[in-house]
Amino acid sequence: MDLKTLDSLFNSTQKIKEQILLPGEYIFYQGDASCSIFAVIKGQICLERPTSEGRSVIMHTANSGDSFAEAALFSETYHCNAFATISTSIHTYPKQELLKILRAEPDKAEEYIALLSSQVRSLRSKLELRNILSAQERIMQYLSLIADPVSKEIKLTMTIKEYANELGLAHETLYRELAKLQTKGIIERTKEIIIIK
Amino acid sequence: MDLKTLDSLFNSTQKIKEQILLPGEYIFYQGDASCSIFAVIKGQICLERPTSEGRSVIMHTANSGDSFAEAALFSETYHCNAFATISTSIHTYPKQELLKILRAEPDKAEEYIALLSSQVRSLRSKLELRNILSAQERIMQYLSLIADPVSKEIKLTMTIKEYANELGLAHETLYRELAKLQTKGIIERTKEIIIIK
DNA sequence: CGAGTCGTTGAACGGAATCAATCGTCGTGG
DNA sequence: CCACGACGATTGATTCCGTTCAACGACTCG
Repeated sequence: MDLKTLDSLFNSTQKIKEQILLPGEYIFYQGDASCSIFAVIKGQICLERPTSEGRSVIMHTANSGDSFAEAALFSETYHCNAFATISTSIHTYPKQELLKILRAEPDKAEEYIALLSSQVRSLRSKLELRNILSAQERIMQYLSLIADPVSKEIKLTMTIKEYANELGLAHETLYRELAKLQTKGIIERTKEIIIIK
Repeated sequence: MDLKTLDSLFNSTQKIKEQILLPGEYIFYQGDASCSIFAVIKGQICLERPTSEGRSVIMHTANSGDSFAEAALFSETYHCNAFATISTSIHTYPKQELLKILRAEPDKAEEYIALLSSQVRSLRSKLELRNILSAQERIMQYLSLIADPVSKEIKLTMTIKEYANELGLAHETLYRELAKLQTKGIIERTKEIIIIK
């Protein structure tokens, strides 16, 4: 969704470039002139900020569908390093081009604002989820959140490990708690679907 | 910073209204026609989404300086309930007015995009912090992040309890770990400042 | 002066991470 | 076509550390 919308801001796909990255390969470093913003097609990109003490802080881990380095739009340089953790393909959106579009076409700007707003909302709710200590509670809240309001069904679009990562839990914990919820009769599971009862 | 920037989108402060809320008082309910977006001046607003099973999921807790319900700009109705947890004052920005401004003035739209981008980045890094299990590691990363790059100083602008909340730790844990870091000689503390050595 | 809250430390408990092992599946290459 | 390796899914046992409960001094505000 992210992706589609960033793409859709460009009237021609000419300006969007695709790039393949090997594991460990860097896209840019802190201080480099910022010329593009990006989105992950497939794979994983890690953004790290080197600190003055020599360590580095992970700022963001972008997976398939996520955009990253949007802040580059309003900065002359990148503020962190970006590298692929695994074999990864990304889309590259030229910053100047995007700025031009946003300035010239109010409806595109509005579209982008809508995209960013929805990202903000989604991030806030993910953060709020993390405030729930109990694994079982957190999982239930998450399921309630993503379930279809009517059918109360959840299509498992990711692997359980990926869900565990999103929830901030060890995947073993997620397996266990799902099993518990199941025996309690609170949820039903098949390979592809969870239903909240 | 949030606040200032949302305010600054309006050419006249005429359209911005201030509102005082008592603890437990609701601002809007899910399904209400959305006519405004908001920011907290002082106090705390809680956004909850009622789920079909009757429980409710906290979507966001907005504290002083935070804006909320921005997604209302692009929706006819609110998607959650909002209420004050404590005595709270908020700013109210009329949605139609804001949309008009964003459409008519590209530089205002750009300003808003910049604001949202920085929120996205900040939220992502907060989320990433929560992936660090060890309290001490998480605290150090956080300190490195907000420290002045040159002086390595951190001015304590919030109470320790508020920092603990931001970090997703019990405040007792934060006290303890700060004490440990101090005896280890990794940080220095006074009442108002922490220095990373 | 008393209520409330922050800052701080102690002790104990509980639950999630971690390590480990097994099984099934999928893709790959010989 | 099968053997092999990689990885996801799953369950068991153990450890550890952050939460929780508790108590106390200091400070502020009404």
